[in-house]
Amino acid sequence: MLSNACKYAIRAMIYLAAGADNHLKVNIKELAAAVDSPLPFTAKIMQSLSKLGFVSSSKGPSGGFFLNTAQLETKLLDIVMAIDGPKELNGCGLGLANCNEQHPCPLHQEYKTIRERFKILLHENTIHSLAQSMKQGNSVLKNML
Amino acid sequence: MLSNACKYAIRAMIYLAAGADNHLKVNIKELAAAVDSPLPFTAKIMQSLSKLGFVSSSKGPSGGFFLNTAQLETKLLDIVMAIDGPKELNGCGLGLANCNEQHPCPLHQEYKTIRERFKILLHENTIHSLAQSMKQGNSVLKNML
DNA sequence: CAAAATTAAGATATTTTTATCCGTTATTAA
DNA sequence: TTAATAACGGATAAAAATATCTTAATTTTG
Repeated sequence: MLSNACKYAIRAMIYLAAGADNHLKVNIKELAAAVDSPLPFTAKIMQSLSKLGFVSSSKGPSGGFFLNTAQLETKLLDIVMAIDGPKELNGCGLGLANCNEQHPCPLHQEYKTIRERFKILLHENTIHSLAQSMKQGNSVLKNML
Repeated sequence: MLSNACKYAIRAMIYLAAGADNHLKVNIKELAAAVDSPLPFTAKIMQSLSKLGFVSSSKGPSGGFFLNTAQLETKLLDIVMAIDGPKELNGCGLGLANCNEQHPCPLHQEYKTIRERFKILLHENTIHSLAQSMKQGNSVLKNML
């Protein structure tokens, strides 16, 4: 559904959000460990997120990544659009470049319904709201034994 | 959602199904053109489908690919499972290897609902049923201008 | 001010997916 | 029986995604 890059990005941002109340900065080593993602790849992704304005960062000792108040309210949809692009969320289920109401593929209507539900899910869930669920111990961001 | 290989496979099989009443054999050139897919890659995919028993084939002049009665009733789910594997359909929305009810990711419940709907769609639609929709002129398998 | 810590940037490597090419084998039909 | 046709099989290539490495730039702190 989503690319690895996108999944790592979302997991990382949720982790940052969980510490955001206390203005905690998290360095890349801790971050990658906390969400079970490959460190160097995650570092690259965090760089992108930083450039895109989805996360904040500061260099030097006691530096790291963090989220400001506005960034906390980022919707999953924004992240997915930025990393995986609109094709993933708007594309035809059978891969036709110009599948539409006029010329639908055989799966068009049914697939569209599901795709739209997924988009709603991504639109309604923010990094902040998901971090709440995690902080309350209702969910996790890394693999448990 | 699905790989290109899987999308091409489904489009090709629906096209074959549309001619199956008349026991038409379709050669790879016509097939690739009919569903707007790259010929050599599609040829490879048809080879796989043939090995897997999803399509029939015969060599030589007037040979080609075709579907027998049983193959007409192939569910999309079977094709997706064979080509993309179960991970695509059962995996965690945020990529956790062992996300489950005991240790759910923050998206688990909502994502699962959508994933299950998609699986139902793939389970309920057969190559045959989709070919009907196409033969009745209600849908298409290639890009229209 | 110097050393250490940490992100940023750019280059490189690996893997997977997608795609192509070529020679072989089987089958048909003239 | 031979020439043409078409799938089959294996090797190769190109592109994209994933992942790593190395060096630079910045900031903090002793």
